[in-house]
Amino acid sequence: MGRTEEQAGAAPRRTRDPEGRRAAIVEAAVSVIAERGIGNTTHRLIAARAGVPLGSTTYYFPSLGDLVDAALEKVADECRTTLAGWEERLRASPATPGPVIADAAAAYLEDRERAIVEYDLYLAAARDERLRPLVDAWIGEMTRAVATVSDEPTARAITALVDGALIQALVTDRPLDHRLLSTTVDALLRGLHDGNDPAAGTGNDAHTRKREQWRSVD
Amino acid sequence: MGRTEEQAGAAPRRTRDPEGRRAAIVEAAVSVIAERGIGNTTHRLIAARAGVPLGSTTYYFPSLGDLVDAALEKVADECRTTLAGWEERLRASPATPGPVIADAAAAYLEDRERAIVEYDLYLAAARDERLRPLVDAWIGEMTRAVATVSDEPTARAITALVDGALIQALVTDRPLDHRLLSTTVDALLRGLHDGNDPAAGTGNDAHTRKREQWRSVD
Amino acid sequence: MGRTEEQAGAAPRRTRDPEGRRAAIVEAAVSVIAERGIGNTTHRLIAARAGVPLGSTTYYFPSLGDLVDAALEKVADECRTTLAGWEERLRASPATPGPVIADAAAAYLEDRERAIVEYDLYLAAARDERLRPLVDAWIGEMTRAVATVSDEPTARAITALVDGALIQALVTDRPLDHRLLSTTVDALLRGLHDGNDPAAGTGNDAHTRKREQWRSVD
Amino acid sequence: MGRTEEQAGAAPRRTRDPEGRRAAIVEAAVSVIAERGIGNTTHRLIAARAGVPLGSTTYYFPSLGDLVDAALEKVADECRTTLAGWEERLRASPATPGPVIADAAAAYLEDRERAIVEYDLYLAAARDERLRPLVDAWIGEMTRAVATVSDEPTARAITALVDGALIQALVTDRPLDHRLLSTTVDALLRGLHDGNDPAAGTGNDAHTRKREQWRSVD
DNA sequence: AATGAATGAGGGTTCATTCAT
DNA sequence: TATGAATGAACCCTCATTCAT
Repeated sequence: MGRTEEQAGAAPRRTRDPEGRRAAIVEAAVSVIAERGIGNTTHRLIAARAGVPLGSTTYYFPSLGDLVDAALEKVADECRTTLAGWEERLRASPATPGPVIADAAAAYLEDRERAIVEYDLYLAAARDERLRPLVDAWIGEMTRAVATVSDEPTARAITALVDGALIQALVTDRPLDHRLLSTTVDALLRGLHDGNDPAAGTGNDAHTRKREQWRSVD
Repeated sequence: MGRTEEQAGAAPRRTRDPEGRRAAIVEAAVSVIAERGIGNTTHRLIAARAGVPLGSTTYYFPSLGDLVDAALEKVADECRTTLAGWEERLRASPATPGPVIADAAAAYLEDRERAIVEYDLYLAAARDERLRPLVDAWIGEMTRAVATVSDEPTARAITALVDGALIQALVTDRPLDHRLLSTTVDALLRGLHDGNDPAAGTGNDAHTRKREQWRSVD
Repeated sequence: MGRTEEQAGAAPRRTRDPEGRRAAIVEAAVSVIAERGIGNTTHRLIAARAGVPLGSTTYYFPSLGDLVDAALEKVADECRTTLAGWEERLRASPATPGPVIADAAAAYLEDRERAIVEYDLYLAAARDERLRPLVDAWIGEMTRAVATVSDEPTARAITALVDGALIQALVTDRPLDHRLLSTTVDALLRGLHDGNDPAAGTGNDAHTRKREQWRSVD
Repeated sequence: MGRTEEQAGAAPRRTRDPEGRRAAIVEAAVSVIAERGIGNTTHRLIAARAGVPLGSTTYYFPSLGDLVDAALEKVADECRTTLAGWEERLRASPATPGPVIADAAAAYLEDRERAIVEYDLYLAAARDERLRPLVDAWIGEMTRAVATVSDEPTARAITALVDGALIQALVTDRPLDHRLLSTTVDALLRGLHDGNDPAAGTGNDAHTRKREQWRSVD
């Protein structure tokens, strides 16, 4: 059993494990994208990082584009999971939304690598409209999560605020100002809440429905 | 200052205007970067767009990196100018900061192309610390502008809010929700004003779903 | 003899019919070669067309070259069969060689795909002398068939004529001019027949020397 | 003047001569195609044979297909020239068409390499209809040349005969039977001449020109 | 006996960069 | 000063072939 394994010569021919191989390649792709950006990601770089031969990358993915897609998809999935967690935590602690959101944001930044890839994907949507639905979903989901503790316009405002806070923390490579974010969120929940034309006219006025945030309705 | 284009009496052929040529190349570079992203920007693409021979690009810039740097520098300059305008307008109309800022943000998005390059540059800083000073300057400058009508923590919060609103408008390619931004800014100026502690910070986030292939295909 | 396809009661899955599998692969190879040319024929293409797993192609044939060889051999076999038919028909209707040959030529072109592969093989012999014997056999066989109704030089002339007519019909993808071919063949049978230096020197015959007829008959 | 030339290191950077370079590359391409066939022709092979760096081949020709096109076009041009010569010689010696044609055929075969490429191109037309016009032109031109000494149907018959004789000489790599061809041509000129009806459609003819790219595209 | 996983050589093509002119 | 020719390095991808299962 298991004779020729790690024997002499070169290339022992890695163990049979398609699933693992595939996952390792995608993982490496995410890592490379995070480090060099989508535009500088190559088969060779990915293969090297994954510790697999070059041919493996094209064996599992017809084209580099497909591989990058898989990597971004993975990141997007994780993102969805993250947001689901946010919503859950907001539901669990409805009394302290500020800290909960700030905590979540800080936790999000802990995996800086993934966050960078995510923002790459985010920005890529500005050029490639095929990515729009993805981005809309993200923004919408986050808004929905926040909306569990506020009205819809406020949720959109908070979503933007958090988005801005996150990207600034990323590009400056400095820790998130947890306190400020927490405080600001709470202020918005309070502020926009009481005494205000609740963003009435906005996009479409009162609340609208279907997606929201800042741009809405063209 | 002073465009020199088609001047010089009746030049035998080539425009004979080093400064103009150089500027045209940088201009083209910005445009190409906006359209394809830094990673997909090439000498040939830039030369073609600028309408100059391939050799010109390397004649005026030692390497592609230098050219891209020049393009980003130009964008950064424009950005600084923009922010200076914000500050000025805030000083001129201190009574209505919300609308002023929302107007400025909307105006900023009018040149979508430039805005995309700017955010490219922004995000690039997450990977390349040589870009940090640039990014810090931007955030700092904006904060300073806003600080003319608020305390510093509030200014930082508003800066993050605006940043988030801008990037969301960009990636979704939908108009900014002017009303909501305006209202939110005012709420923050009021809200955080009475009774809050400072802190530091920055940030961002994200989410997802399906899409296809986001590699530019050439 | 005897196609075994889908037999064997109800095989668990795979057809379990080595001979049939092998034949199917060769068949597919012929088809692929016809469509793309020998140079563009690949294992994958063949496997896909035959509806067998990739591994089968290398399992049944040590190398792609062997597979292609098998395909060409098959074609050559069919060709031999075809020519045997010609001879038989000429023997059966010795009075009307022109129509018989023209009919045979027209019939040959009916399977355009196979004919193309055959001419591929034919032309390949110009570069690869290992194919010469095959080609010689074809030309020789056809000449022998025609020679049942004429002298040898005339048979060679007719063989060339038919060859030319066939290739021209193939490359132009237009139907053979049956009438013209028939008439011409008969004219040659008549013409070279009577009053002529019957291609004396030609072949090897009289004197000759270096070089010889069209292909000589080794 | 001319300092750094043939100096130390490697790659002295060949002399400036675009026309020559281009021609050399096409020449090499023809040679490679002749030796390996269109399907086995590669940039690297061509570059090596032309004695130019790999990059040169793609510098002068956007794609391999374009290069192959250029090579085949060159061959086609030469072919047209050849056929023009045939016609001229037939006009010059209308009394002895048989020997004239046989001589021309023999002369044609003297450049075996070119002839092989030509027949490659010929056969390629069976698969790629974009090549049809070219092939029609060849056949048509040859028929027209022969038609200067005969009626049209006879010319077509002779064209097919010559075609067959040529390809057989090529694939068997044995000299053309000059005497037999000469005699047969004369017999046809006599034979079909008196008492025969033309016919229709057969082979073909036509003329035409231009085409695009004959590489199978995958 | 049969097959999908795996690999590396090589092919087409792009492109930053160099340099003669 | 300016530019098109020229050159490899590197990239993406295909594929024959090998091999564990």
